[in-house]
Formats: sequence, structure tokens, C-alpha cells
Amino acid sequence: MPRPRFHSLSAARQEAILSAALEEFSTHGFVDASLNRIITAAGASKGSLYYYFDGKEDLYGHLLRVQVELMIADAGPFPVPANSDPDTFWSVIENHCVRLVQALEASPQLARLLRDWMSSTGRKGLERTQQDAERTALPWLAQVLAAGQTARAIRTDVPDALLLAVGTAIAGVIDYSILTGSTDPLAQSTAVHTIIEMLRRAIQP
Amino acid sequence: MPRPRFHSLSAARQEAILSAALEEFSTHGFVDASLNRIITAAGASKGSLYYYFDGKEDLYGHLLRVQVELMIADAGPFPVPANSDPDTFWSVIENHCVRLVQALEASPQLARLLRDWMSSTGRKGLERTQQDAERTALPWLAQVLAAGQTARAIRTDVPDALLLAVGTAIAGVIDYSILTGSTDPLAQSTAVHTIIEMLRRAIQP
DNA sequence: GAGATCCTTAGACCACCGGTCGAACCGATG
DNA sequence: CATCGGTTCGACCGGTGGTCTAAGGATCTC
Repeated sequence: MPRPRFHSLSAARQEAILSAALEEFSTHGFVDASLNRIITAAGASKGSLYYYFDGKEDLYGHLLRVQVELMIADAGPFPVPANSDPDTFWSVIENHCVRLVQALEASPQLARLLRDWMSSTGRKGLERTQQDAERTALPWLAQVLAAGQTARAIRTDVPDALLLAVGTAIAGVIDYSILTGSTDPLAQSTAVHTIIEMLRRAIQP
Repeated sequence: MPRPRFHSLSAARQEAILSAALEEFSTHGFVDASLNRIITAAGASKGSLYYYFDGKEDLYGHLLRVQVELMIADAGPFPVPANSDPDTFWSVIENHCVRLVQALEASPQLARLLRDWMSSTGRKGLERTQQDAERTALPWLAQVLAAGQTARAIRTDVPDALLLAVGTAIAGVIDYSILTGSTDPLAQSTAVHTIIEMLRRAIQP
């Protein structure tokens, strides 16, 4: 988390720093991003940046949080489908995936930022950010999983951790297919359909 | 590839360099590994190392190649199952996965090296190594895929690239489950069984 | 044996990295 | 006007991967 001071900075200055950071982190990834370039682009000095943030990871984590919140807001609410049947459960999942893909497609910068983030599990220097993300994402995922299981849409004969791992891996495949495939919305939604269908086969009862 | 000179170095000196590199790369990963530490540990100088290798990536790539070949040799031959029925196809796959997991379990250093390698798709400074790996792995994977399809063990209504992506993702789940799970061989082979069963559900016709 | 010609080695040096730190600046307050 | 705390700055630190030159050392020719 940035120091509270940061939020009492003028909106323009906050924007300058965050957009420079977004540009740098999304084009180079966390590891290869240069704080010095961010500082230069933002018209700030190193001392200032360290006055408002704990360091590189802190800046990255804050940027990530803000951007993900924007994306979630953009993709619309995700109603955890309670007491539904398997088909509607899976169609809700698929539908939300399509909306997320569209939101990502609308902002390639955010897409690259997230891609780098996703592919950096366990990387040194990102421990805090990953703990944070886990702490906010896991309860939500567990909720969805439980809903799927009461809807008899997800099997219960396999450890939850394994189901989550498979789900995360398949999410990566969606990203990969979007990254390497067509940008036509229709083609993308059928790709998502195909992949979610594979996920469903894998983890339905 | 290292310069040909490297191979005419005394075996002891080659060993010193490669084992220092293995130690460093497997404990810190490619990005955070330090060439200086490798040099010091190997009792060599920077000039020498650059005399035999193109740089960090070249050393890493060579080490990876050697280690993977050792592992493949250790896990035994993988007969691509031609003209079989679905059940035997999948049992051959599962069997080979179990053997690979055992080989990995036998050498934690190699396991960590491979884990770091797998999680660094698209990372800057590894482009050549990744191209190399792709060039050697893809034809083999395509062969297995085709064998599975003629055995009616793998569906044909989905692009091959997607099937490969799902397969790779599920392989990552195997690694994850081995990493976070029990070290008991029996538990591991049942975990592999469960995960391969999920893969089978996802990509069988 | 002397000299010349390589291959090999050592480590100083380069630009850059993330992070630290003390000095300077500046508006408000006494 | 002096002081004081919040803010800004950039020189500096130890480290990185990579470059380069000069010296060593073996081998060959005369």
C-alpha cells in the first residue's frame, strides 16, 4: 500500500505517476521495468517516489489493485449463481468470462499488465502483492466453487485446491487463446465457449 | 549454444561451471541468478565464462538442455502409442507422467530449475532458449497428439493449438500438486491419476 | 634456445539497476 | 524574521550483465 500521503497529492500528480507506471510495467513487466524511467516519465524524483511508496513492489501492487478494480467495474457485477442448475451455472460463468475478455480487449495495456502478473507466481520481490491478491481472491473463488457444487455443476470427489488449480490453469488458456487468436468478438466468444466447455467436462461431477 | 571450445575443456572444469550454474539457477531462478556468483563458485573469471558462452542465457540454455536430457533418460523411453485404444493410450500417458514425476522427485534441484523455466514464458532475455525448446518439443507433442487422435482418445473438433495449450496447463497443475502435496510416491501417483483423468475428460472426444 | 603466434585468462571498466540519505526548498506558524 | 515540518531533489551505494584490453602460457618455427 502506498503511504496515505500519496492520496492527498494533487490528482494530476497522482495520475502522472500512475500512468507512467502503467506504461512502464505493462510494456516491460515487473522485473524488467525501470523505476528510473517511471520517475523520468512522471517528472518526479527518486526521493519523491520513495516518499510516497515503499518501493517498486508497492507501486506495482497499488497500480495493479487500481487497474483490476477498474476492470471489474467495467465488466459489470458477477452474481454468484446460488441455487441454480448446472447449465445455468456454467452459462453464468461463461458469460462473465466473455465480459472479462471484452474488458481486457478494450485495454491492451491492462491485458499485458495482468498477463505479466499472472505469469509471475512466486517471483522474488512480489511476495506481498501475491499475498494480498490471494487474500482477496480466494474467498471469492471459494464462494463460486461452493455455489457450483451445490448446483451439482462441479464435482465434489476431488480436493478443492485441485479444482481451483485447474480452473486457474484454464483461465490462463483463455488468455493465451485470446492473445494468439483473432480479435473478432464473435470468434473470441466462441473460443471462450470451447475452453469453458473443456473446463466443465474436466470438473463437473 | 556454448562455443565449441567449451566441450574441449577438461571435464572437471566443465563440471565446475555447470554445477555452479545449476546450483545458482535452481535456487534463484533465471532472473535473480547472478553470473558473478556462478563465476566465483566455479573458480572462473568473467572473461573465461564469456569466452565459452555467449552470456547468461546461453549458459542457462545449455544447462537446461543437459539436465532435461538427463531427466528424459532417467524416466526411460516414451513409446508413442500407435494404433491403440483410448484406454491404453491414456494409461501410457499417465504412466509416463508418473515416471517423470518420480524422476523430478529424485532431483529437487532439477525440479526447481524446470519450475522456474516453465513459469517464465515470454520473459525477456530467454527468447532464444524458448525458441529452441519449442523447436524440439513441438514435433514430439504433435506426434503424441496425432497418435491420440487416431486412437480415438483425443477429440478432433478443437484446434490442435488449444489442445496443446490445455495439455501444457494441466501439466503445470501436476507440477503444482506435486510441489504442494505429499512426497509419498503412492499419493503422488494417485494425484497424477486424478489430474490426468481430468485432462482426459476435457480433451477426449 | 629465441622469437613469434596463437589460445586462454583475469579483472578493470561500463551503463544501469533498486534503494538510501542528507541537504535544500517552501509555506505556515509563532 | 526565525523556525519548523512536510516535501523534493539528486548524489551516492552496492549490485547487475556485459565489454574489452593486456598479460600469461603453450606451441610452433627458425
